[in-house]
Amino acid sequence: MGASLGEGARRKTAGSALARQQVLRLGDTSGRIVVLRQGWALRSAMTSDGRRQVLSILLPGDIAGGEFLLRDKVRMPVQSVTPVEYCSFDIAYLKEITDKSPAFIWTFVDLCLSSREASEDRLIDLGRRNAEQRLARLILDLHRRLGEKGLSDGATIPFPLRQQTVADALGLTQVHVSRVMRSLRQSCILQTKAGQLTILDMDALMAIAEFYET
Amino acid sequence: MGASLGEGARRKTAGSALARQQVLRLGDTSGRIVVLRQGWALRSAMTSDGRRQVLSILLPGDIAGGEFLLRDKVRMPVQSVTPVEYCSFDIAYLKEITDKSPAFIWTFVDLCLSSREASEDRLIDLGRRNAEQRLARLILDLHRRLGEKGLSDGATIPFPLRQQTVADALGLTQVHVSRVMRSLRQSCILQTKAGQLTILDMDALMAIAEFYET
DNA sequence: ATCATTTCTTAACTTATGTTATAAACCCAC
DNA sequence: GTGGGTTTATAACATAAGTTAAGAAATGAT
Repeated sequence: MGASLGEGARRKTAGSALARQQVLRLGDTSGRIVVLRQGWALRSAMTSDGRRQVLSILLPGDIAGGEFLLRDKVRMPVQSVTPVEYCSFDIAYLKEITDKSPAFIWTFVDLCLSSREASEDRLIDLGRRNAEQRLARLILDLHRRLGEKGLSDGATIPFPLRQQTVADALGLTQVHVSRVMRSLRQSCILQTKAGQLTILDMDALMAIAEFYET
Repeated sequence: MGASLGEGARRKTAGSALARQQVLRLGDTSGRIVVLRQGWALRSAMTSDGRRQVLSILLPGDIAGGEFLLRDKVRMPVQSVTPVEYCSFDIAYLKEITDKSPAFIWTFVDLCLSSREASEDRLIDLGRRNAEQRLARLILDLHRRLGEKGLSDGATIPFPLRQQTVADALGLTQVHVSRVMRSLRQSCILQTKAGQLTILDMDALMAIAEFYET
C-alpha cells in the first residue's frame, strides 16, 4: 500500500497505492493533508444501511483529506480508482509555512471555499436535476477539470469510473446509469471505449446539462 | 430594506430586513462578510428552468456571504424567512484583523471547512436517503442548532419555514413534504402549531433519521 | 488461450415521488 | 369580522427511477 501516513512526524511523505485501495480509512488518525499526484480517487460516505455516496472525484492535484483541521479522525474515507501516487504534509508544517508567510493562508482559504462551492453545485444537481442532466454535468465537469490539467485529448477523456461509481456520485442506481448512458450513446452525443469517453456532440451535451439557456 | 451594504468603505455596518426580502442579491458586488444576528434566512440557487434549491438555512450567528473571497459577485442569493437583523464586515477589515493576530485565521478556516462538511452531509441526504429520512434529519438538525443557540424550548422549536421552502431544501415537492409531514403527525412523532414544531417521539424520529443503528 | 470474476446490458415489473387540481385552513389588512 | 391572498391538505393520476434477474461482454489471472 505504499509508504504509509502517520508514521511519526515527517514533514512531507510520498506514497502510492494500487487501484481500488483504501487510501484514507474511516477513523484513521490523520493530522495530515494529502495531495493526489497521479491517478483518480474518490472521497465517499456510507449510510448506515450500506448505500454509498461519492462526495468528490479526485484528480491529480486535488486535496484528499480536508477535515484535518476540524477533527483528528478521517470522517470521509478516500479510495483509489486507478493506481495513485500522492504526497502528504503534516498540518504542523502547514502552520509553520503560514507563520512565515501569512498571506499564503488565503490561498488555502480559497481552496476550502471553492471546494464548498463544488459540493454545493452537486447539491443543486442532486436536489433539482434529473438523471440525464446529472450525468451530462458530471461528464462536462470532468472534461473541464481534466482539460485544465492537460489530461484530456480534445473531446476525449480518460474515464476509469465503473457505472456503480457514477451512480454513487449522482445518487442513482447502476442500472439507471446504464440506461442513461445508452440513451446518450444512441443520440450520438457520446461514445465510450476502452476506458476512454468521447464527447461527440458538445452542444447537445451542454444543452442537456443546462449550460446554455439562462 | 434597512442599511444597505457596499455603501463605501465602512468597516462594519448593521442592517435589517422584513420577512421574505432579498438580503443579498444575485450578482451584487459584495466584498463583505454578512453575519445574521436575528431571524431565519435562506441561501439558495435557482436552476435555469426556475426550480430552486435551498443550500443552507441560516440561523442567528451564521455567516451569510461565503463567496466573498473567491469572487466579487454574490453567486448564491440570500433571502430572509422571518424579519432579520444582520451585520457585515468589509473583507479588508478581516484581513487587517488577521494581520494583527494571524492565529485568528484558523478559526475562519475551521468555519469554511465545517460549512463544507454541512453541505456534504446534505449531499448524502439528497443522494442516498428517502423523503422521510431527509425530513427527519432536517428537523433534527434544526433542533440541534437552535438548541445550541438557546433558541429551542426542549422538544419545541420555532418553525417558520413554508412547506415549499422545506421542499426546496430537501429536493422534493411541496405536495410530498405535506404527505410526509402528515405521516409523521399521524404516527405521533411530531406536531405543528402556530409556527412551532414539537418533537413528540424523539427516539422514533432519530430512528427514521438513521441516527442510531451504526 | 482459458477460465473466473467483474462489469455492463436489457427486460419486466414495482415504487417513490411528481403533477395537477380543488377545497380547506390560515393569515393579514382594512 | 370580512374578504382576498397565501399556504396546506388531499385525491387521482403520471412518470422517473428503483429492483430483480439473467445473459453478454469485458477484464484479469494463470
